[in-house]
This record gives sequence, structure tokens and C-alpha cells, in this order.
Amino acid sequence: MTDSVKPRARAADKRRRLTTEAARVLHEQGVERTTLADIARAADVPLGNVYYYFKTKDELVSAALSEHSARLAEFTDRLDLLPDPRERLAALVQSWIDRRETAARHGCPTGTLAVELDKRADGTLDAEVAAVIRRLLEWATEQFRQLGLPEPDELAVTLVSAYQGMSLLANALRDPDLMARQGARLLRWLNALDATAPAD
Amino acid sequence: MTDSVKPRARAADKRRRLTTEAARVLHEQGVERTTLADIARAADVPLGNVYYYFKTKDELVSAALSEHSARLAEFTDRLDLLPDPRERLAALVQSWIDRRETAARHGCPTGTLAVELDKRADGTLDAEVAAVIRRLLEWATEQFRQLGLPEPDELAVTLVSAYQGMSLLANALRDPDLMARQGARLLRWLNALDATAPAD
DNA sequence: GTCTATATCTCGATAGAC
DNA sequence: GTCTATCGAGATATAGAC
Repeated sequence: MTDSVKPRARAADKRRRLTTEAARVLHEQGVERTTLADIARAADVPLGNVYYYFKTKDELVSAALSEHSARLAEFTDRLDLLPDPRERLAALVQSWIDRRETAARHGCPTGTLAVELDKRADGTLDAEVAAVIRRLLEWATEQFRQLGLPEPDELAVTLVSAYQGMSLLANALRDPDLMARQGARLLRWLNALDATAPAD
Repeated sequence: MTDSVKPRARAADKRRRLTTEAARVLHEQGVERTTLADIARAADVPLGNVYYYFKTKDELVSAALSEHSARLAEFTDRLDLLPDPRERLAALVQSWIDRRETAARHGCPTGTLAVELDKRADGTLDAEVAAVIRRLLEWATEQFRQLGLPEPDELAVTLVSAYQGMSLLANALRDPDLMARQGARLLRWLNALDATAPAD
């Protein structure tokens, strides 16, 4: 009986390993510079076997995107446990600051993926990466709304935009400290936002 | 005598055409998805002849980067003719807003190039793209300094960061309007910056 | 389900005629 | 200086034994 379960469990494990490693390696090396052999090696799966789990390279990219989406959802779910929306937003910004070393080395996983995918004539995955970004925007919008601020959706765009911008600069200039300083600035901005003030 | 000049003129012309088209096509399709054949076709130069002007593909990428750098320098030189630093900065932001359609389709030329180049193990061109970004940062820093604002370098990072972020979001979400709205927000921010206020 | 071997294709780069 | 033809590396994807 265990014999019939073991192979199944291993199979699921391989799929998971491939997905996890795809997310990591694609973030580090980019889609175009990453070969299926790279991912197979990282996941410790023979090259030819990859195709049993994913029919094409794009399916692996899609799986990596889902992985990022799931991690984001998991994180915002944890943030939702905090009582104050402003605290939730601050915790999000703090998590960006905490990840500054990775951001300086490889940029934002979703952001850099979006840049690469938008360069392709075949726009098959554009909608998927846009959906991940939109999810974060919507979560942030909800927090600003709960704070009673005007134009919460615009504030959300400003926040996420600032994050993408500082990730890109920190990455291009190889300067994690830039991320820390701009993050601190964002925290001050969040604290200064006032519901009684005109649209800021 | 004209016989000896004509071929020279044509040769210089071909090099220029290759550089211009490389800058355009590499921006639109990205480095990895662009073949030398793409650039050769766009510049109306036979593929084999490209190698007479540029020894490698990377040399063409480098030429494209120089092209972007030159255009930026030309633009800031024109802005320097304006009497007020705040006006200069506002004109820069306005130029970003004016280019929103291109940004939504292909992102910022330098920013997306930086993302792609940073994914390569071979970091040969990283310094070059960083130099272009630094040039813009330095110009902006000088404007904030002339306005007598504290931490002008940090304000410059915030400004350029906001630009890169909104370009990325506008591109990923295919929404030029996002760029217009965030640009307007930046203009308001610029106008509200006050030399007498504490570090903002 | 697993893995090796390989077909097929694309692209950067070169050789060499003109 | 110009251009055609092609080489050779490296990638995705498949065939087919186990």
C-alpha cells in the first residue's frame, strides 16, 4: 500500500521543487537567460523529466508567477491580522526594507518579470503578471480606504510605484542602502498622510 | 574627389543608422529578444555587414546606451536654459507625461535596459547603464540644491525613483493614464516642496 | 513515471568572394 | 568596404527505452 503512495508523493514533491526553484532562478537570472537545464539542475530533476510536469518553458514561468502571487497573498493575509491599516502598510514597507539586499542584487521578483515579459511579442503572460501587481494595488487601496483618505486607489499606485522605482534604482546602482533610505521616507510619508487634508 | 568622400559619408551614415535603430529596437523588444538580423533589417544594412561596424552584439547594446545618454544630455542642456530650477524639474516631469504612450508600451528605455542587463552573469554593461542613471540623478540633485532644499540627493532619488516606478506600472498594466495621474502628483509635490520645511 | 539521447531550430559570429 | 553563405554553439522540445 505504501508502494502506491510513495511514487505519487515523490511526483508531487518534484513538481513543487521545480516550481520553487523556477521562481528563484528566474528571479535571479531572468526568463531569457535561464535555461530549462538551469531549473532542472537546481531542482535536482533530470532535464528530460521536466517535460512530464510542464509542457513548455512558459508553463514554468507561469508557475513561478503563481508562486509569487501565493507568497504575496500569504503575506497580506498575515498583515490583515494587525488592527490598524496604517500599521499594515508600514509593515509592508518595512518588509521591503528588510529585503533590500535581495532587491539590490536582483530587483523585485514580480517587477523585473513584468519588464521582461512585456518585451515579448507574444503577450501570453502579460495578463498574469499584471494580475499579481493589481492584487497588491487592491490590497493597498483597501488600507487607504479604511484610513478614510481621498483617492485611495491613487495612493496605492503611488506606494507600489515608489517600491518598484526604488527596487529598480537599488538594483541598477547596486545600492541596498538606497532602498533603506527611500523606505524610511515612505514610512514618514505614510505617517504624515492626513484624512482631513486635501488630495495629496 | 567626391568619389573619395561619398563612401566615407555613407559608412558614417550606416553606423549612425545602426546606432539609432539599435536604440529603438532594443527598447521595444529588449536585448535578449532582439537579434542582430532585427537591427540590420531596421537599419537597412545586410546582416554580414553589421560586423564591419560593431564587432559584437554587446557593442551595439553599448552604442544604444550611449545614444540614450546623449539624448538625455541634450535634453537637460535645453532645460538648463530655463531660469528657475523648479521650472526645469517641472519641465522634466512634463516630458515624462508627454511620453506616456511609449512608456506604457515599452517602459523607460534606460530603466528596462538596466533590468535586463542586471540579469546577466557577465556584468560588463552594468556600469554603463548605471552611469546614465547617475547622470540624471546628478542633474536633478543640482536643481534641488539650487532651490536650497535639504538633502537634495535624496530628493533626486525620490524623483527618479517615482519616474521609474510609474513607468514600470504603466507598462505592466498597459495604462498610459496612470503615468499622467502620477505625473500630475509629482508636479504638485515639486510645487509644495518648501526650503523652510524640515527634511521631507 | 523516469531518464538518456538526440532531433531541430535559432542566433551570433566568421569566411571569403567581390 | 560590402555582402552571401554558412559554421558551430546552445537552446527547447521530443522519441523511445526502461
